[in-house]
Amino acid sequence: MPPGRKLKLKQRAERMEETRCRIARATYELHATVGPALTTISAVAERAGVQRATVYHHFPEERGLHQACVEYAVSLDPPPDPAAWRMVADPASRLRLGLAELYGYFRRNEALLTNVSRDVLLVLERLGDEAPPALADFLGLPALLRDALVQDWDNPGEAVFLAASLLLAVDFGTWRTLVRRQGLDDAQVVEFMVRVAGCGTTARGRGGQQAAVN
Amino acid sequence: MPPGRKLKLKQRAERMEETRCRIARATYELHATVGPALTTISAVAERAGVQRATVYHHFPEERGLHQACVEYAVSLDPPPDPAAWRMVADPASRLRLGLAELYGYFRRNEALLTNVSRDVLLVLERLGDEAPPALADFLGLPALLRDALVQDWDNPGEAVFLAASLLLAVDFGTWRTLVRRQGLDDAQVVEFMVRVAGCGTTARGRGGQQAAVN
DNA sequence: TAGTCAGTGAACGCACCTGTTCAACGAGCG
DNA sequence: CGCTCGTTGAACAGGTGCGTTCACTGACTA
Repeated sequence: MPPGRKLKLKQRAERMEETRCRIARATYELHATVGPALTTISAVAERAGVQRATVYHHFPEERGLHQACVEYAVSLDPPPDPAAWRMVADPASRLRLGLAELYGYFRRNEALLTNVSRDVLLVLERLGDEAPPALADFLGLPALLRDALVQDWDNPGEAVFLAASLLLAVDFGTWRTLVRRQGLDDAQVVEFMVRVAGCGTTARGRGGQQAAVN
Repeated sequence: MPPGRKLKLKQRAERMEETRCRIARATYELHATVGPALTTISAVAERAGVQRATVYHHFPEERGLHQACVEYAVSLDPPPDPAAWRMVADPASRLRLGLAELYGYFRRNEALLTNVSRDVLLVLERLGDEAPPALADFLGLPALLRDALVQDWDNPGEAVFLAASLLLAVDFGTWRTLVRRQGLDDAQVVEFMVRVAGCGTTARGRGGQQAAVN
C-alpha cells in the first residue's frame, strides 16, 4: 500500500478525529472553569461548536467523555512520573526535586485540580463507581508518588509517620491549604515538607539536604 | 402578664417553631447523606413531611435554610471552643488535648463534614458569595483554632512553619487524608501532629509532652 | 364563638437537561 | 461520478427542579 494512498484514506478520519478532540478540549476547559459537576453535555456541545447529537455520536457513554478529557489534560501537561523520582538515590534530594516538580504542576493546573478534587466523588457516583481507566490512574498517582519517596530513609520504627508525612507532601489539598490559606509560596512548602519528613527520622545522607538547595 | 398566659400564647408559635425545626433537621440530614450540592427544596420538604410551599413559607431565601441548618448542627454537636484551648498554658499539652477533642468531633461528624467540605464552594457560588453568618463562623473556625494553638511555643524565627503545622493539624481534609488514605487512627494523628509542630521548634516546657500522655 | 393563620394539596408556567430520531447537506471516498 | 458517512438542525417525549398562587382546612386565639 502506497503511503500517499494511506494519507488520502485518512483525510476523512482526520476531520473526525479533530472534531472528537475539540469535544474533549471543550470538556477539559469546562472542567477547569465551572467544574465537572456543573459540566453538561449541552454546554460541552456549545463550547465545542458542535451539535449535541455529534457529542453523543463520539461518546455514547459519559464515561468515554471523561476518559478523553483526562487523556487530553495529561497530554497538555503530564503529571510527574514516579519512576523518574526513584532515579534519585538520596531521599532528601529526591523529596526536594520531586516536590518542586509536583508543586509546579499543581500551580499550573490549580483551577482544574481544585474543581476536580471538589467534584470527583459526585462524578464517580454518577458514573456508577466505574471510573474510566485514565481517571483511575490519575487518582492513584498520589499513592505512587508517596511510595517513590518513601524509600531509603533511615527510619527505625517510624515507617507509619514517614509515610504519613509523604502522603501529605504529595497531596493537592495540603498544598492548596498551605498556599491559599496559610500564604506560603512553593519553596516554603517544599522546605516545610522536607522538615516534616525528616522529623523523627534522618535521611541516609543528611548532608544532601543542604547540597540539594543549590 | 401572668406566666401561664404567655405559655398559652405560645402554643401556636411552638407548633410553628417545631415545623421550622423539622425542616432544618431534614436539611441537616440530607446534607450529611447526599450533601448540600444535591439537596433540593423538594427533597427537604419530602423528608420533613411537609409541603414545598411550607418550606418556602419558613425560608423565603435559601440562605436562611443554610443558616438554620448550621445552627442545628452546632446545637447537636458543638465544635471545640478556641477560648477553652487557650486556658491550657503548655503549648504541647494544649495541642494534644485540643486535637484529641477536635478529632473526636471530626469522627462523630465525618459524613457531614466530608459532604460539606466537598460542596461548600458550589453552595457559596449559588448563594452569590454571601454566606449566612453561622456558616461563615463555621468556616472561619480552623483559623481561630490555629491561632489558639500557636501561642507560647519557643520558635526563634520559624513562626511561618509553626503556623503551617498547626493549620494542617486542625484541618479536616488533612485528618481525613491521614485516617482514610494512610490508615492512621486518631491517636496516631495526634502523635504525628505533635511531632510535626515540635519539629524545628521546641515547646516551652518540653517535658509536658510526656506528662500529657497520661 | 368567630376569626386568624400555619399548613395543605394541587396546579401553574418556566427553565434546563436528557437521550433519541430523522431528513438533509456535503466533503471525501472508491 | 455516485456513494458513504460524519455532521447538521430540528424536533420529540420525558424528567427534575424552581418559585408562585390559591382555595381550603382546622387548630389555636382573642
